[in-house]
Amino acid sequence: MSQQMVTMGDVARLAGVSITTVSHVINGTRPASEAATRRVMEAVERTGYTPNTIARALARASTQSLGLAISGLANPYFTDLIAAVEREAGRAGHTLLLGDTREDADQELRMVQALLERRVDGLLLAPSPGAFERTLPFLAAQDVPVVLIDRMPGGDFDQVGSDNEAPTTQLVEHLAALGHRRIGMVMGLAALPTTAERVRGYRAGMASAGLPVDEALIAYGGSQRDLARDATHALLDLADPPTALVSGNNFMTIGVMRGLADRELRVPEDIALVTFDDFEWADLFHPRLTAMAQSIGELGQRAVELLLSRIENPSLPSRSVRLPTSFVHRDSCGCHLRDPVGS
Amino acid sequence: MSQQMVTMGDVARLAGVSITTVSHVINGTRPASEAATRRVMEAVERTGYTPNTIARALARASTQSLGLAISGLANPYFTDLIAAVEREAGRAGHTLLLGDTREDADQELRMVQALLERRVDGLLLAPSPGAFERTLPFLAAQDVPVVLIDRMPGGDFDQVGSDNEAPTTQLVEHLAALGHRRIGMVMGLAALPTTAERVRGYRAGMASAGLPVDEALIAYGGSQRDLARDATHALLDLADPPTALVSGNNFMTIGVMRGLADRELRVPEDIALVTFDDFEWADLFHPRLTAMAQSIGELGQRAVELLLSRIENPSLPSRSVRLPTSFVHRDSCGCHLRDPVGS
DNA sequence: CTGTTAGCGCTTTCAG
DNA sequence: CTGAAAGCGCTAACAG
Repeated sequence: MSQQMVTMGDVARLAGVSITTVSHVINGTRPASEAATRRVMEAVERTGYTPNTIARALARASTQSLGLAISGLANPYFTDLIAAVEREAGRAGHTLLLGDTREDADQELRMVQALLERRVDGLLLAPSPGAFERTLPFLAAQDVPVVLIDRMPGGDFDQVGSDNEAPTTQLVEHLAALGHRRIGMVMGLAALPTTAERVRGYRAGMASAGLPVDEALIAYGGSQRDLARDATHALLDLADPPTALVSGNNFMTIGVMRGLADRELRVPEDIALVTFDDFEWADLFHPRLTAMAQSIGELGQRAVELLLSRIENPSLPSRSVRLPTSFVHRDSCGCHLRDPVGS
Repeated sequence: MSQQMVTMGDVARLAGVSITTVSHVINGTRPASEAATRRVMEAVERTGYTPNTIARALARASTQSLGLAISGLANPYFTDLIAAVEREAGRAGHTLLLGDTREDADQELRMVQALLERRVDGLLLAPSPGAFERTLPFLAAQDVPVVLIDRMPGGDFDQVGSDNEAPTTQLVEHLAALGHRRIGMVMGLAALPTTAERVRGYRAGMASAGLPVDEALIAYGGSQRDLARDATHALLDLADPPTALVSGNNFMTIGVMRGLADRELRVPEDIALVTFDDFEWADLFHPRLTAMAQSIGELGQRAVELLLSRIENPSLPSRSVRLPTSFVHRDSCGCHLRDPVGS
């Protein structure tokens, strides 16, 4: 029952050395005599001493902790990201402070401030749509080590994300190659650079397939799930509805699939579907999704690497990393059907 | 570019008051003259001062942070839990430190120690199977505020989890009512109290349905996904194989579904399935799962409540909270089929 | 209503 | 090889 936590002073007294010596043998920060070392070790053992990281942080001006601020901790997309970040941070002896930005500019700023008050050594941030006006300038002014994840707004920040444009183009071309001409897209939060890039990829794909872009086929799903569902309904209600859909991200996919189920459309028999973002258990979904998968684990890993190097050397020029995606071919595109488009 | 962080001293100087006064107006911890208050506020504004939580923590011996140590951050079961805990902690002005125990006794102990070194005010822990011998005694000795989540080993700790036994019984009875007599179970990590309770529930269900318990029908899935898959295969290879399966948790369910798919069995036509734990998107799975859902968000919320009250009053007697589950009726049980058991 | 002062537990010069 | 002492930035008696 260590009522009062035991301090270095206690250890020093018990070992019969100065508190300085205790500090040094514990941190291995300067040589000490064999005898002193041994006695300190014993005292530590006997007392069950645990260094007080708080005091250490105050003295060293480094907390050995990293902050991660993302929107929607419950978004399974971020689940692997959190795990990867936690793993990498731990490997480097850092702990992770976690904050949910709720995809809201105010909350994001509050969260970032809370993390900075905790004096994290660096910050990982998946910027919300409003970050550009509020959080990012604030961060720039504080000049704290930061790396932006997933959403890449450009600017003078380290950032890591996936390729968005070319992979989306590839998705569209895949559908076009199957004979689809009316290809709809349900995109994510319009204000996100990520979304813009994927929409650009969609347009490029249509163009390269020699297909006209009908603006009515681009639906705005927003970040709420039901919006994607509604958007899907709207697409289906068009006079000349799409025969294939590409979904802009994980969240959209859920809405799209529900929207399709509402109309009792079979995928891919009645309508084809390809998605940006894979699900860990996509093979258990019905239909099994053909998807463009991001390497989320690697994303987290690279982000931590960047951050640690930035902390070490704040004057580095800012770096931007794009990770390749991988095409996972399953059933929802309808490749295995004789006559993909019907009629 | 606030190169050096601005401190209270800076604010005090600029406001022309003592550092004490600054501290008090910032914390609202003692009245100050209108004038002083105003000038401090202005100085804070002008300098962009941010309190140093580290220094505050050292002086106050409280970090306003909570530690959450769970196994498998990537386990979607815990995703909602993390979100709920983060939300509740934030509401109370605490931040969350996160650690992954990797379902391993050593790593768990290391993680818990790391969290304690960070001087978290309290600890939320989903104990691993080995926790009983190592982590829990350690924690008891340190007498740190702790609440155990999800897995309830008993003992002198606050803990919160779901009902396990009765709900599992209900699941079994549901299958039995459909005429199944050979009902198999794929259970989770054998060493977990949670698992033991669910198995007990299974036995009770069989008994109440007047069915004999064939030990061969209880398969050990372990915590790895492929084990559940293998276990499922083994069950199917029995001379007299089960016509229905109950899966012990989320992870097992994935393995079971894959195992069933491997043998090209249709659910529920060829074999019925009910599961402990629901998935957020279970309606998109094929088949749509009939599941016993836990209120994971509430679990997290109650856990934080317990922890905060324990921090406030360490001498409280230890409390144990069981949350009810809810039965989500979908397709995989085969209720909608004419002749559920076949033949 | 306000300021002085003594820590919180640890790191780190600077002298031995 | 070792120790004394001065902080890190903030809080909280204790005196005015």
